[in-house]
Amino acid sequence: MKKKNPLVKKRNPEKTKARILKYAMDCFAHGGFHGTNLDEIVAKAKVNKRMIYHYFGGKNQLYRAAHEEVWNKLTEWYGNLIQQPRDFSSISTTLEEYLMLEAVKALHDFVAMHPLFRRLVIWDAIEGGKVTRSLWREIREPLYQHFVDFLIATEKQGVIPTNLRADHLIVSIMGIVTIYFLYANSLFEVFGKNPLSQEAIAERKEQVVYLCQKLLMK
Amino acid sequence: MKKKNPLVKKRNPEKTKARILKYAMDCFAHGGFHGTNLDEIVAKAKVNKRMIYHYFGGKNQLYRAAHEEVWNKLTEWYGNLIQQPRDFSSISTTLEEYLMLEAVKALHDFVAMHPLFRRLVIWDAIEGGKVTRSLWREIREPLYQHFVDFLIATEKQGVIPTNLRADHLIVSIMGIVTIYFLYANSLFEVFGKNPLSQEAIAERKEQVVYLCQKLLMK
DNA sequence: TTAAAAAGTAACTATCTGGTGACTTATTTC
DNA sequence: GAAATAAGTCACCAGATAGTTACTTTTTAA
Repeated sequence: MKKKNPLVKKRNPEKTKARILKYAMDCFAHGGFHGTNLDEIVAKAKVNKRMIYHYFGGKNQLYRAAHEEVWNKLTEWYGNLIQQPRDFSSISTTLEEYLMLEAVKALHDFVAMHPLFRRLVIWDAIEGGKVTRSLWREIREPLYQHFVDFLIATEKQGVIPTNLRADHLIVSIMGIVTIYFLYANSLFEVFGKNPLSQEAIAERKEQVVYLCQKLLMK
Repeated sequence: MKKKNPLVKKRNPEKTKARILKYAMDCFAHGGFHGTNLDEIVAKAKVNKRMIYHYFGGKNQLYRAAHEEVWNKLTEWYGNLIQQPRDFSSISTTLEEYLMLEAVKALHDFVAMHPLFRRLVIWDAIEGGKVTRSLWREIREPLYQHFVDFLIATEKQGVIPTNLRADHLIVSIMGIVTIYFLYANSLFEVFGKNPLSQEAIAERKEQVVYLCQKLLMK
């Protein structure tokens, strides 16, 4: 049996790597790629800077890993949504419109509950979209396409008003949902209260659903 | 009469200052505050770095000056819009709805034609909103309030559907208009063509107007 | 048990970058 | 035309920062 030396530091590669990634996400979400320095991550994660290169290869790859993480979360989120049992007997609208609004609600909830996602996506968009573009095929494209396919299918059944293109509608819904959080800091003075409080977010959700209902009207 | 020495460098304070500001706007719009270094601006504007401190005081003040510039452009834009002569005899909707849609069109056009505006605003939002918040009172607040007042006034006349709050509507319209340009890089693959081409932007405008008409429906 | 691989540390380097002091040159003012 | 002021130049600093080299220690596999 090995003698346990209390001074010996236990090693835990997975946890170390996970800890780096966690704080990297925090930092990158806060300051973007250029606004984050590795020393900051290192200090928070309590690891040696060399470990970033050991586990990820460098700042670029670590940044990419952070993005993969949040996009995977969204994929999971929608996966769970689809598998959720539903009672269709009580809905008053068409099935398609009902599902459409459910998807909008789920998007709002996800965005509301995942500040890291919001910020990382915006950061990448404004910093050139390199990471998102390279992730498109593997993560974003299927998600988006799934949504588009659904809408195009329902379009034939008359859910989407004529003259309205499904791709533009989706982009617009994304805009309605995300804009609120993007400008949350500035909107403080407009709405007169903290736009990120539970009540304010719930209120926003109501308005968003109401707006999207309108968009789907004939 | 003074003898003209061809080696003597002519001085032109206004032009020098304007040149610094111009390239500063380019650089800040491209890389944000942290992603821009003064040497870059200096190289493009062909001035000595010391001049930035001479004319503006430092990086922070230069950044703020860039923001003031683009917000002033928007104020001018809406000022011109209001003063434009209009023929109200041929409109088929209510005056309020007509004006509302004109305001949306003007917003879309402005955003489409001012990439520096779009990017600077987003940069500030993501980098903490410091500059925008401090500009709010003097530039943004009047603009926004003007818009809100107009909508609240029309709300009483039944233009805005009940249950829909004017402030949320405006934020949502901003979202619909701006999201397209924010994600233009990523949307390339979705729309199958350059989202920033003249045709694509015109097409988008049509869709946006159509969407906003829907939002205003009872 | 031992040798190889993986995990972790410390100190360092090359470079960049916002900002400054001391200076020269043109323009304005009196 | 002389003094004062504004415009512009040059060389430099202090601190930060991504990335590296060379090393030690723990874990794993044979």
